[in-house]
Amino acid sequence: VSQCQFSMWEEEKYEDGVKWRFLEHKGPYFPPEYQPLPDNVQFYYNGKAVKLSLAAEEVAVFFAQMLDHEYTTKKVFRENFFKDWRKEMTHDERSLIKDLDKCDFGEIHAMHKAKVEARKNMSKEEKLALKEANQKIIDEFGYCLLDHHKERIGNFKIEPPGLFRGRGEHPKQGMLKKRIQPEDVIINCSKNSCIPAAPPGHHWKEIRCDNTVTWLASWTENIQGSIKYIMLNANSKLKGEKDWEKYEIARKLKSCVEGIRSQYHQDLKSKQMGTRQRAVALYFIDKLALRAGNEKEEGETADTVGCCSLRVEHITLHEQLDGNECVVEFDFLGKDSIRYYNKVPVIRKVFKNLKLFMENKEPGDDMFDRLNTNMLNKHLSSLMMGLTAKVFRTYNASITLQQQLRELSNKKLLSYNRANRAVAILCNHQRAPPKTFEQSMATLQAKIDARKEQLALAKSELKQAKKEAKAKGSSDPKLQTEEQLLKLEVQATDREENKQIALGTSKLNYLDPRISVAWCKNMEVPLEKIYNKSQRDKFAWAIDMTEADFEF
DNA sequence: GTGGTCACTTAGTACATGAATG
DNA sequence: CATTCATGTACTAAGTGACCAC
Repeated sequence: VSQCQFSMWEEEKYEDGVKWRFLEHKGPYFPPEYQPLPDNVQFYYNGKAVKLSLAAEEVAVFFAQMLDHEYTTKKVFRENFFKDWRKEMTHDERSLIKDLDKCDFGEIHAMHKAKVEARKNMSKEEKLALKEANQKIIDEFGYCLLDHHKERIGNFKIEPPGLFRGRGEHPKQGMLKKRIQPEDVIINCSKNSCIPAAPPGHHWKEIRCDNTVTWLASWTENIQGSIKYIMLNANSKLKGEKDWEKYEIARKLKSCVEGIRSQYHQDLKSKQMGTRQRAVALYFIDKLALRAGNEKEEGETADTVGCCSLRVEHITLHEQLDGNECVVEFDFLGKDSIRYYNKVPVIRKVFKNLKLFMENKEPGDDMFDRLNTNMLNKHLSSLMMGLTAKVFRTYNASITLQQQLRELSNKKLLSYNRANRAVAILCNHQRAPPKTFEQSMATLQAKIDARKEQLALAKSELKQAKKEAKAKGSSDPKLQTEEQLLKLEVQATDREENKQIALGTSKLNYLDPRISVAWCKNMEVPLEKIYNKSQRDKFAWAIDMTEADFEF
């Protein structure tokens, strides 16, 4: 390891579990108080103007602001919203307002749209003033002091109140996400630091000094009852160190993955049903980069699954399909309700086991009824220190990138994107096609057509020129046009292939940055082509330590 | 084992920003 | 210089997995 300006290597390690020695910060930043509606903007019930109480009005505004969005038409959303809204109403309001369909939020909605429009049309000076005001908030609340370092905080703002928007068919969509008060917030910092002051007239729920955790503040959110944290930015020393550790564990897996694979191939024949199920699950996790699949509380979240929580209904077995034998067809909703659809040929032992697991089961039954993530991870950690199901995702993503870059090493940047895309496909990282996709594809195509025409013209001119005088014969402009055309066509392919694929997630979370840094050095591609500023900050540790000969 | 709590990573999307273009 | 479009950032939901009490 060379001398690193990134000082994590130089500092002594703390004893087990201790994350810092000194932590000081200004506490979280709270969203502005609710501003009541002006008198000329009214809410109507059953055609009659009704002046709502402040609390009920605030919630009505949340709904009115979302009116253009599809989910305000969904039954579950509307019912949850209405139920929670009524809780905020006064007794009188509650006895009047009994039917959401009789509510008219039109004026509030129009006011909101006008506000958005006005913001867009602000003058340069106004925009600048706003920017400066924001910067002031970042300067005051956006940083903390952790040991010797001034560090950027990732999310120093308390989440504002609003209507909960879950992903997919979330049973709690539309519920009121309540305003967080200082009295709900726990502050974590050093005893001997300058303890942040609660906003005037308020106090914190608790001041804690726990240096075995990395969060600066926390509160409990009212929809799921889960804890929300304020934590450091990804470019902090603490996060960087953790990231480096993650990739080191994945590299350790590389050195023993063959042994683990032959082990679970053996286990496919085990007499213990639990062991067989574990082996098949591991086969999927390794081969297909499926997530572990923890159990979830029914009715609390959208119905999504991972490997261990797969149900019979998510898998179809085909003895023969498209010329392959033993094909498993997966169709389920994974994290964020993103669909996973894949037809995979598997080895016969796996196929036979799956058939066995599905015998005498209903579609809604668990595929792996003798297995859960806890057991799986216990087993994995006995095979290798620090090994869990998600390490396979990291390992397979990173090793795939490295292999792909080796195979495709001819065309530089395009091949990097290709390799990145191979990983994103493996990990099923999808996105909604951009709203302007068709449009932007069409403009690009128009450009390509224009170039083609230009090229055709250049060609005929060239012929002409050759006829007239063989001597001068420089085909430079034609070559240039050809090059530009090629570039455009590459761009078009790249964009088309990326339509529904999100590259960012794998780049940020799964691909060992040292692979990319080394590749850039070898290919003489500037790092800026691969990583933008914040990505370079996040991966500072890797940029600092990686030589061209790095191997994952 | 089970169930609950907690801390932390991973994830897609909405919105802001800034570069390219006319 | 204004508009358009691609890229970057903020936001916060939704996972993973450790640990603890019973």
